[in-house]
Amino acid sequence: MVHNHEKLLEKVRHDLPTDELLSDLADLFKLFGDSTRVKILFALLESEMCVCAIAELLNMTQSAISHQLKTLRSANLVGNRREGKTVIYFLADEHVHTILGEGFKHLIEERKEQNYIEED
Amino acid sequence: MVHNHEKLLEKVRHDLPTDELLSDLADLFKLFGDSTRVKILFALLESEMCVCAIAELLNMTQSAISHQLKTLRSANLVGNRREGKTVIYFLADEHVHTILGEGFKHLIEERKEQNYIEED
DNA sequence: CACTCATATGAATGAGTGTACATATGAATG
DNA sequence: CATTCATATGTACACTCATTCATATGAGTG
Repeated sequence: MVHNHEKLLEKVRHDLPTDELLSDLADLFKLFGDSTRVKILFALLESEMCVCAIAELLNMTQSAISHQLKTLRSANLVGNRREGKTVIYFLADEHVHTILGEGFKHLIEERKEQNYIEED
Repeated sequence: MVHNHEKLLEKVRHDLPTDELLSDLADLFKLFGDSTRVKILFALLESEMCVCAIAELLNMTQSAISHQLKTLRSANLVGNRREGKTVIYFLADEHVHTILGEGFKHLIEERKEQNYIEED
């Protein structure tokens, strides 16, 4: 169909990671694509915390937080340990910090640029 | 409710970015949380391309690609220019490269660790 | 200016998912 | 061992969103 891009596509196809890897990458970013989960991760960046502390911090149901922690845990982004009746959650991966940081930097710098435009 | 974390929460609340910023951050990552969009971005990382080339590369409808490009464009992650009848899309932001790269690194290193575990 | 090619867009559909509610598990306490 | 506190989990519902289909726009071409 359409016009010819075989030469270009051949090259790009060659250098492109597999579909499976790219899908897994999307699934990874999907974890960061929810405001509740991002807030949880940022909170844990400051300090490890028990479930009810996170719930109180975010002003959300314990159930909602617990479900999200389960999601984050099955992706190995957070870990937990029991201490008596409470369960303490913490960041399990130093990459979380880097990934969040890069996204954050992007946002900040984008806003700077927008301000420059507005000021012109 | 529950047990007391006021001292901890006070500290964490103080250092935490605003809800608005964290929500925007989640929205940013949401863009990377779809395999079609990730594939498009990776493709554009290799070379700028017209819409139908991307569609052919991903073996998807032109319409689907066009819709996703619109999404990426309104987030300023890609830009485009007309050349006659075709429209060429390209990455508009160097951060895209970094963010994708960090996610990629995480995946790769996670797989290395899993292999070590399996080999033990 | 009819026709074709490349892209964009609007509406509809279907799949995925975040949250609330109810309830279960599990640990301490007396 | 009954009770309470902290957390986990199953289900249902509402909502978001990616894709498809049909159609519109827009640029070349003869």
